[in-house]
Amino acid sequence: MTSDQTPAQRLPTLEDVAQVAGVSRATVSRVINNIRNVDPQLHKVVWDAVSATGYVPNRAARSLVTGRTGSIALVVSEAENRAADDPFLGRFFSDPFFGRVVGGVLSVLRPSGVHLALTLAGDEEACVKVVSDVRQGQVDGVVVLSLHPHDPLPRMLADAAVPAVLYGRPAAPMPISYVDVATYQGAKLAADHLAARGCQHVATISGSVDMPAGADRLHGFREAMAKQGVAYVPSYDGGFTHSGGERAMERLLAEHPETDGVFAASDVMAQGALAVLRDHGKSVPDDVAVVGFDDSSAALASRPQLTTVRQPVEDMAAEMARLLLTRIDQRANRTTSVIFDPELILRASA
Amino acid sequence: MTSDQTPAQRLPTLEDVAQVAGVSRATVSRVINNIRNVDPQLHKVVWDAVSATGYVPNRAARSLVTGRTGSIALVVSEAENRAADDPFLGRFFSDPFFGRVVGGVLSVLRPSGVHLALTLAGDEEACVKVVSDVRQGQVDGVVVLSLHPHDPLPRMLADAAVPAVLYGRPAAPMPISYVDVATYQGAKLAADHLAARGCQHVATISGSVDMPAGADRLHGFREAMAKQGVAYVPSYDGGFTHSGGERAMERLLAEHPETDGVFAASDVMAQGALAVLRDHGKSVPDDVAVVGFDDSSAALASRPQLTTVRQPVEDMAAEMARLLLTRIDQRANRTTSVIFDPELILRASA
DNA sequence: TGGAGGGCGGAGAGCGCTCTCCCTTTGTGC
DNA sequence: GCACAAAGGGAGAGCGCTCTCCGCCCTCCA
Repeated sequence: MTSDQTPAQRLPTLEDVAQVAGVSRATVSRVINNIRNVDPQLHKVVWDAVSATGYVPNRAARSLVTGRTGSIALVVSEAENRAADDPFLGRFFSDPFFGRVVGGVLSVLRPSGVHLALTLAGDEEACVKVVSDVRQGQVDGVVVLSLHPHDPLPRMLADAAVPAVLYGRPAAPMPISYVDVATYQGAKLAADHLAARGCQHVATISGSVDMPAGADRLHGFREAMAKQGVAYVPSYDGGFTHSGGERAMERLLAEHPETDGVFAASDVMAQGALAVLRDHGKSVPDDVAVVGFDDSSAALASRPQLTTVRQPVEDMAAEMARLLLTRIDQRANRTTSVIFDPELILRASA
Repeated sequence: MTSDQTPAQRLPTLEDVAQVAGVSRATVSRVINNIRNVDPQLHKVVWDAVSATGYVPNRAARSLVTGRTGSIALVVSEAENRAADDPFLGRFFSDPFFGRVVGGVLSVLRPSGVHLALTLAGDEEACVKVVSDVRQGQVDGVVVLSLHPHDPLPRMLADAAVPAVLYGRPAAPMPISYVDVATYQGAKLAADHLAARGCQHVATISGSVDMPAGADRLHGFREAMAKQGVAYVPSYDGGFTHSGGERAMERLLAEHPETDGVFAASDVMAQGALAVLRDHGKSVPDDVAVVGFDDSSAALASRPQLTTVRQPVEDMAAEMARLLLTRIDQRANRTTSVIFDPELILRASA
């Protein structure tokens, strides 16, 4: 059986296209990669040959010579040695957030034909693996969703000076690119809205303050309330969990029963707060107005639905991908950060 | 500048290892790939050389000659032209489910060094792309999470006779591999549990009956109740949504106020039912016992927490990966299905 | 009209690996 | 001691692509 007997099996190569177009392999390559000046007429001839043959470049061959794989990794890093069905990781995936990130990243990657390899980095060993993967050219770079303030991965990536972009500012300052939302501005949106509603006694349920998001949302909110002339804002730590939000709300009601406006640093905590308010016979938003943060699925699942501060997740994710591709392309290791504006989504709770 | 001046940049190749080990490239390759009989002594020498040089095989080069990419795609197929933040896709990611699937798949893929490329197939065009991607050797095969009963992707994959494994039986019979849970058995677990609790008036809130999961859970439940001597089980369609569950429960209470046991075909619907029961002053599980299905995050978020039927998602996902790898390895296109046993998770609601 | 220069296309050398072929060595039976 | 077999290891041909040279030809100017 000669190779010609199974033409359906063999995929067309550059050579085939070249033959059809009546030019050399090199020329076809130039056209495909849009390199140098190729006669526009030939250009068309070549593209016609490409579609006639149904040619698609072979990634492996291209990779071999360019030294790029044409794929980047999306690393979900928790570095806490958790099982896949652990509540924490569960909670992470428990949100349109992940899907929105993926959608945003892919929207940029798809047109350039770059693959997105999904990786879970559950412990330090896995983090080491991630770094060596990119050093060894298994992937060209990584976008990182780091879920934990003490996650060692960002530092390792920064030290290795490897193409990487984080979602969210790293917990400690380090030379690494990231995208983030203007948290202070988001907190201000919430503060101004509560003030505009006429809330006189505003409090906040904060997230873990060892996480940048937790600290910034708290400080930003306080600062904005201060600008509104409110010097003191009671705050209770809800640790970014549903039950933490419940507990914080309980304490808040006990110690500040006059409260008529609450800013929760995450929707999940806001949802917990809502449940407690309901148990206490408080009506939302009439007795107490509640504003969340994130615009997660919890915001829609809550009754009443949550007024909340939304991050432009898709845009941010897309920008991550763009930053990473640029970084890989230029082979320079400048770090960049891009900050996005949040948006107040008005629903029933405030 | 000669190439030797930047040794840190150049990654070690087979040739380097061969030189260190004092053998030929071919022998190193044989050892690495565990092929044919190589002298055990040489075996060790080679492996030592590998770790001495820090050699890692170049995927691209290997790919080029083997014709395999060493990566498979995880396709999240909805084929309904939805935006990334669409409630439906949101709902899909709104669950530990996705994370559990990824974890299960990766647990099998990681040891074999196979990459998992994430792909969203949002419309028919994207489905075509998926099929051609695997035909053109962009990926070796696909595991598919198909979210919609009218999704064209499974059919396209079956027709193309491409290595693919579905999560869940396809809506229409077709020659394609899949893993699934024994739905009838799961429904039976729920039925038997409600019966054992002493429920006298059992009803069910079904999912969309055009989906296999919806139809099977309903029929399985009815069948099991019939075996318990209950000839008639009222059923209301909740369409697998929270609000659908609410509406179904409302109707159920109106038309069958004597109901003291409910099997909801998904946790989300059960959660909706719980809210309605609460509004009607019914206590769960004392007045009405509720059993869900899936063991999703909703089961834990509900008050009371849901007794529910759990699928061994990680195991099923791992099996998907295993089936796919086998299929790719053997280049034969036999289709297989593997069915897993569900488990009743006892919590507070029943 | 001759020479220089620039644009355009071809030839061919690899990228790092696998795998087929073939040679060498060692073992075995008569 | 010889023929043969079997097994281990080496040589080398590509896999399909990019990219560096290099040469052709066409244009432009003197």
